[in-house]
Amino acid sequence: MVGRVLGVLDAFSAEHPVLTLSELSRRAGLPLSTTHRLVRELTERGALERDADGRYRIGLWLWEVASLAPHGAGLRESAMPFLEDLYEATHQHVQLAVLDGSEVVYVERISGRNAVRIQSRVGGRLPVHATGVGLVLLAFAVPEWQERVLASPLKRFSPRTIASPAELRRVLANVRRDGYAISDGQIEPEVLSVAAPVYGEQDTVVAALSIVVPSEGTDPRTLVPAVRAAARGISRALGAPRAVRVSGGAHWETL
Amino acid sequence: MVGRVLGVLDAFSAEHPVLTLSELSRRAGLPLSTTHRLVRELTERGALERDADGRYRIGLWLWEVASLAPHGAGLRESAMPFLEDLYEATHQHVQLAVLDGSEVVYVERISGRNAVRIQSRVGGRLPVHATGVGLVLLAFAVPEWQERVLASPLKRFSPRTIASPAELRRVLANVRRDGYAISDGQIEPEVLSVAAPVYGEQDTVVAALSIVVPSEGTDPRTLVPAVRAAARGISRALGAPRAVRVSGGAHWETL
DNA sequence: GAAAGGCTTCCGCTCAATGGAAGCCCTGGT
DNA sequence: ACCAGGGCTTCCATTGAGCGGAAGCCTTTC
Repeated sequence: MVGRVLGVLDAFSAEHPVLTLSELSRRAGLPLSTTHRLVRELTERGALERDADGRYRIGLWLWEVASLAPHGAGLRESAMPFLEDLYEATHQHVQLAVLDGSEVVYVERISGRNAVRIQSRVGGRLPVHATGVGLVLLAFAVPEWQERVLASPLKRFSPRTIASPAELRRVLANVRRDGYAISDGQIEPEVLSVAAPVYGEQDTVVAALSIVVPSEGTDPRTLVPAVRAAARGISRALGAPRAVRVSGGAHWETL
Repeated sequence: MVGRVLGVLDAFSAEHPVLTLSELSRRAGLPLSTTHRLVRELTERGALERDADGRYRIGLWLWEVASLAPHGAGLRESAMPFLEDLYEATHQHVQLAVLDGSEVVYVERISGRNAVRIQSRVGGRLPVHATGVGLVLLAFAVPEWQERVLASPLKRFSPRTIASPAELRRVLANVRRDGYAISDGQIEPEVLSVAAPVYGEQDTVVAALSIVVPSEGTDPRTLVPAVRAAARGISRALGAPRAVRVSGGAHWETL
């Protein structure tokens, strides 16, 4: 029964954010009358809303509840000022993502009007191996998880996508060594991102911060200090011991 | 049954974003074993997550689904660049809110590190009569709804809260005449906000944009043009005819 | 007008949800 | 060490709430 309720919610997607009752029934694989009953209750409660054409969409109440997710208010609230700083310095896409399975989920993004077009969407997912934030999150994930991803097929999006386990393994080692990742043309040929890890209270990597710019005419290394500084700032705001320690001055972190 | 699932979700709040099973059971008013069963299914699906201490919180999957709400991705995506502009100009709180019942719901906010402390929270609510965005949203709501709010008790938060229907009625008329609202010290004595309406495709007010600053040393009227311009920009991005029409030059809107 | 598709409502049936109870574990107090 | 209280986890007999086929209405298209 819970599964059916959640199945109805799962019928919505970025491609289909608004659906008729029949579409919901088909996408959720439920009989029409069952769907109707569920949808009516969900709508009465505000989890779904119905527009003037009788179509359904996700409702405000559900969004309010979901805003309580740790990846919502907590992380976002702490990160926002630093995302701002980074955005002001560059006026390019600045985004924050977390790891879920073998994908990253974008939890915040600041984009300028004239920034390069990118594939990510707040609330959306992309594979971990093909994105800057993904490389960072994977590099600092538990080794078992890294091996799991390395043992899975790596989907190719462009000629420059990291598609072999050996190459990915090498890149991950570089990320750990350097403390940042550069992803160039892995999905969109003209798009490059520089990403750095965000640490939480337990000094584990809980998110990744990246900036996304046009590949053309950009030396990614000029962006690294700013991205890392902003990521450090967020880590400190999240209470990460390693990020606080640096201000002591004597003990520089060894990577 | 749907009610029970949603009741569990509704047990979470900004004050209690993380709950034990027993707390959930109590807050949702359900027997422990029922709660346990529901919570387990919700957790398996990712709607809830369980931390290392065995406590539950809202999960990433639910947040992803909820990001599809029109108040999430759609409005936010269009509004973000304009919120950015306004933030860059002022480095004070910039926020976007929508109307729900007699309350506003904050759907986006950009805050600086040194900005004045405010009561609102993304995903949170405040009464419509005591906030700048609320005054705007109410002033342009359907008259029936305005009357409904005017006929309800107006809670007082500070000596300057609008607490009489006559005063609120006058303020709303001023908002409609001027095209913006100023709310000064209605909740927090030292906090002032300037808000302007955001129009959607049907040329109805679908959201309100505001900037929140310290009352001290601020002439709110100096902020009005910037707030209104940003709100106009968002309206245009949302496809509001009236916001596009202005660029024709000949037909200035009459308020 | 006919057909197709999209809803809305009804109702007999049944099985999955229910919740009390038992049991285990942990913590704090004496 | 023992006890009490609280927090979970699991079990299972019961039953009523959920189920879904069917009927009917409405809208659109040909």
